[in-house]
Amino acid sequence: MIQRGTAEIVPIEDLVHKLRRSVATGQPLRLKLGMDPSSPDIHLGHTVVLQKIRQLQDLGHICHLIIGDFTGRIGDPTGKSETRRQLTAEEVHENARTYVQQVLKVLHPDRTEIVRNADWLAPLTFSDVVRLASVLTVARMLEREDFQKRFQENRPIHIHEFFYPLMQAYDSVHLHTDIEFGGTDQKFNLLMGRTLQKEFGQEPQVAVMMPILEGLDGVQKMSKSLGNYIGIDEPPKEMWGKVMSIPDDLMPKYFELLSGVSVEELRHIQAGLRDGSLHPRDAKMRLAKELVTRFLGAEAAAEAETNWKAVFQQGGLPQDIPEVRIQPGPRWLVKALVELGLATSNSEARRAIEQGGVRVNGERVADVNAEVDLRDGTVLQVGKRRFVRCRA
RNA sequence: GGAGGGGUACCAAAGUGGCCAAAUGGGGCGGACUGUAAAUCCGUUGCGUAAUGCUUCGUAGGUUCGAAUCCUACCCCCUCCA
Repeated sequence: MIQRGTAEIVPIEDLVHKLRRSVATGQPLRLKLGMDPSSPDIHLGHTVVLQKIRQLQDLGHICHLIIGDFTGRIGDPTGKSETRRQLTAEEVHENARTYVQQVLKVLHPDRTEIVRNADWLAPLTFSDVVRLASVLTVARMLEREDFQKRFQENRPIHIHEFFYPLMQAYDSVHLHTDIEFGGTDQKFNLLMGRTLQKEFGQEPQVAVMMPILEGLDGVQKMSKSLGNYIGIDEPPKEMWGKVMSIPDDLMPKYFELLSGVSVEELRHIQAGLRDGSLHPRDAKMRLAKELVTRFLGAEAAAEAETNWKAVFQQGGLPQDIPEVRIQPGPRWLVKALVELGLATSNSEARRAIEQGGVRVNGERVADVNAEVDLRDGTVLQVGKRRFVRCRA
């Protein structure tokens, strides 16, 4: 059960040992998850790890959720986003608040302890840091894939980036962590925790790594900055729609990592997808229903489902179209689109019309010079999914 | 401290006096096909009721009939040597 859906557990024997001992002594294990407070929303990619932790919590173990308010100042080195904006204390605080609220939709509220690593990292003195750093060698640091890559390609690696894994590892020392969770991309950091804990005479933590969930594009990992994510706080219709737009190939993985269905059921679904007896679209609908229900409630799910079917299977209008107040009367269509926020500039509006993407009350209008008489209830549409209803 | 390379549109990357509002690829957007999937194809991607129009190529000046392209100063980034 614990292994289901995981990518790798290092080392598995230690995990077994820790679990056994916990059962014997009644002493819960100390789990740890660090989160980056740079953005306030969590998405399905995060929930993969969170759900795993939840399982352990349901067995009585406790989790420290670390708000990386100190490590966030550096940012986990990815090589990509080299310059990361420094967040102000207020921003971090604000992000953390919504973060926690969302995270607790998945984690067990009573067995989750929220901590901030600035509490123990900020007071460290330079000599403390030097002592920490002396444990490691540059060669060891360069084992890390992205460092190695950048080193070989002669791209810059900043010294302070080396401190990120170190700090994360020190979090484990400070919290006496038994098991740390993360994505497979966290492997180096998680193992660093073991190294440092040993250095401090502690029993090393177990690293549990979960697969990385690809986002809507089906290729890159789900992340806010790539804009390919499904947030757990999104409007039901949004969430439903996004699930439906996931590439088919990802369905087996999505079910495995996100769905709560039983193992037999999971196998059944995956087999169905493979041999074609289960239409990918139906699999997605099922997943969409499960996810929207879990995060937003059954009612929201039902509504989202009805809406989706109406709009996309029957090609109708969504039930609740955004409404915009207008001054009724005729005007140039191009201007109307801009006024209603369906285009950001006249040029863009003009293009949309020329390309046949604009409909007024369901009628396609392809004449750039067209006039529209906006009245209460007039519906304008650009593309397949952007609608606005006028309100006088 | 020394030497060299570079800053171009959302991103990457060409262009090195006029043919440049700026190749090409990615991304985005619109259309076709579909299942709001993928793949594919077509169109489009600064602004502008469009005009031999306006504003864009790190910043500020200058040369020129004319500059992303030449000159000067400044800012920023990277690499190598020490």
